[in-house]
Amino acid sequence: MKISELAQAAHTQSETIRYYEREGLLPEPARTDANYRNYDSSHLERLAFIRHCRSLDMTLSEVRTLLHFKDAPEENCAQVNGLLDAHVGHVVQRIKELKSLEKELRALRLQCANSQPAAECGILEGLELAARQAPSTRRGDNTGHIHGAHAGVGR
Amino acid sequence: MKISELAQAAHTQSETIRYYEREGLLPEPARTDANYRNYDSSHLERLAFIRHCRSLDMTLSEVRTLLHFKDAPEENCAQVNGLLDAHVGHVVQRIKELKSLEKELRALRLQCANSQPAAECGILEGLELAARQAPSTRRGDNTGHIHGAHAGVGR
DNA sequence: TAAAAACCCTGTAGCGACCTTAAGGTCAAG
DNA sequence: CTTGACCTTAAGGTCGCTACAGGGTTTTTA
Repeated sequence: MKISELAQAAHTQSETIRYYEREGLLPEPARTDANYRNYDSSHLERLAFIRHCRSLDMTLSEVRTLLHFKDAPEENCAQVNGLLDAHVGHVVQRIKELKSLEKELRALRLQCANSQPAAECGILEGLELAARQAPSTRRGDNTGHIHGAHAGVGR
Repeated sequence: MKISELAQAAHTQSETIRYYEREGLLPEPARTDANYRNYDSSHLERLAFIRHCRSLDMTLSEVRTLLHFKDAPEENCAQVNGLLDAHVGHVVQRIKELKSLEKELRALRLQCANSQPAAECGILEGLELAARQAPSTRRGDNTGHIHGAHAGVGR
């Protein structure tokens, strides 16, 4: 199958597939006479695996590690266990942060009932006040690799 | 005060301050004879505001909007209310996603007790299986701008 | 007083995971 | 035989910074 067919089957864009190939996550497929990429079911399987891992918010580097063990079934899989444990940790941590965030945002939202001159907007006042007080203690951000609050894996 | 003093006062890096200036979020400060940036307390206030908004996981574009209303106090602030509502929505949505993610990851983790050949690793098996079944339905990702699972604002 | 260390400047490139665009080659249908 | 839908590579853009490189200035120390 050609790239757009694979793309459709895996709910991915063709550009992303080429990107994974460049990154060494997908093996280079055979080519047709016209130099078109020619995929088979093994590519679909591997791509689905990658996309599923990505939907679990793993980084490509984490996915790379998992693929390595798929490619080397005789190796000990302890690292896979560790990777998952760490990843769950990141997710749990991020949930905690977002919950505290939600609380603060909701409190802020209550400070302005409706439309009025910005000078009296309770939200803007509240933000100013909080900025003055808090030394911006949130998100020390060292190892945990779970991103902000904005969407990730795309389409 | 010079840039490193402002940086220290706002728990920000000097490079980030210069970046905000380039982006038009911070006004250009006066310069000394030696062409050093020379800040005053109004810059600190504005920078603290920005950093606080960022710690609430707002994008710079959202912050820009809020700053606009701070600069135009006579305008109606309805858009500020809307922005906050949308942002809370993003955060709530992201928490939901991460919780379902956590559940799936924990279930996956239980499938492999410990170290063994990767060929028999329940985690890798589970991932393959899930990839085969699910059409990767997670994360439709249109407007919601809350990022993956990996850390954000960072210091 | 001079040298060394610590700061400042501008400009550019890099991160991750793609997405978009440009400029061209190939192929099936009308 | 032309149109339009696909394919190719290569380069540049996104976001929010961070990290140089290669210079100038200021402060500290010997």
